[in-house]
Amino acid sequence: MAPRRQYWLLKSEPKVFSFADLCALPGRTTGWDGVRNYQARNFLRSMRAGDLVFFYHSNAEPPGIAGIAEIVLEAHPDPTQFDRAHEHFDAKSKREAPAWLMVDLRAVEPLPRFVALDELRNDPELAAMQVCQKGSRLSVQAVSASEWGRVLALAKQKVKL
DNA sequence: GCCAACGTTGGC
DNA sequence: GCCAACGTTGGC
Repeated sequence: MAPRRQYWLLKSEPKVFSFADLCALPGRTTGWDGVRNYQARNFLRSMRAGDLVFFYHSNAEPPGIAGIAEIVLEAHPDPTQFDRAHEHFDAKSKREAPAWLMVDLRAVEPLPRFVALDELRNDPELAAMQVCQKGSRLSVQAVSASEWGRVLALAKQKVKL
């Protein structure tokens, strides 16, 4: 039996790399390198091809979910950890036991409309969603199937006035 | 730009 | 193994 599709949330600062930037790349695909947090790394390791991802804009005005992407290549070593000249170089990581992983992901489509963090937080059904919690800094988060569906439902609604 | 939250580092 | 100091994230 095929494993159930999983859902995730990835953060990116749109001034650095936005969902539109991903859509503009050849193949709408990029390698998600630079993750240097163990909990986030473990989530990357759990990702499977075909899993879907909310592309979240952090450090933005407003912060929120911009689009949907799909995992196209499962976890593999992040080459930037071995690149002495790279800002994410990690002298402690060994080639025979890479500490850091990356996945490749492809843009699927933007949400019908941007859903701001403020709106996520105001929705009682999303009270437990990790990104809604105060001080939620993790850049790779798991999203439940019900949270996924609820965010999509919000994105299909008009903004409440 | 401020600062709360929280992960990491390192002295002991 | 504790925990203070420090660095980073990210909302505001």
